[in-house]
Amino acid sequence: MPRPQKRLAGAAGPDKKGLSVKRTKTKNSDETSGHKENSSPQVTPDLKNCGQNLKNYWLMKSEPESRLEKGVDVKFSIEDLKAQPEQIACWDGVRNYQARNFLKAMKLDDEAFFYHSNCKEPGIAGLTKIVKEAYPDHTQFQKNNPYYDPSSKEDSPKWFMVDVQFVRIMKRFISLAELKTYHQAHKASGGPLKNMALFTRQRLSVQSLTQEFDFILSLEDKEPS
DNA sequence: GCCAACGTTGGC
DNA sequence: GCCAACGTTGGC
Repeated sequence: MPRPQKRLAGAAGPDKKGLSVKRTKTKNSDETSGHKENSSPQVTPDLKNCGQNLKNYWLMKSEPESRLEKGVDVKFSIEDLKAQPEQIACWDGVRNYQARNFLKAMKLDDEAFFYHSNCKEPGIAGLTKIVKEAYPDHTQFQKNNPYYDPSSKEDSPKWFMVDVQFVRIMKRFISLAELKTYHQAHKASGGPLKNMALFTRQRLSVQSLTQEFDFILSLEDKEPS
């Protein structure tokens, strides 16, 4: 029943309405409202978020090349996100329980890599942030939507989505091949990518990152390996 | 387009 | 609750 009617690859389509824009009136360019605390992952022990909020980091897959699913093009690249109104889109179509649980765990301002999958050059293309926490994915109730799930009831939705906002394109594209090279090396050395879900849970379309995140950001300033 | 990996279904 | 059949993901 919850057969993955679509690719788990999030593919947040420019789905007609839907797209709640709301909050974050601040449009594009991250001026993330003047006060954001830790702009660097590093959080100096000085004030600010003394409380609750430590950011979480994620990786979300989407297909940047056209492909029809039940007659609907599921293409959704980082450029497509950037072109959305307010540069925000809802991440619909996730039909895998583990991925859904990660969506539900996402908090406002968490950051996520935008990963291009099922394409000529797979890899990390950009950075996004969560601007709306999990709410029911309306496409599960729409009969002719590729992600329709007849087993889900409106009064107890099975599938959820978040809204993500474009933050930036990566300074350079971080290819799957490069990440894999590090993953292999780190398995031996104990480095940060040794358990990266991209390789250990290869089909999971929404993944949680920890030490991988900063390491991958640091690759932007290095030569491609 | 092939096919390995792997999640889901459904008979028993 | 096991597990073979099946279907999808997604790299290559």
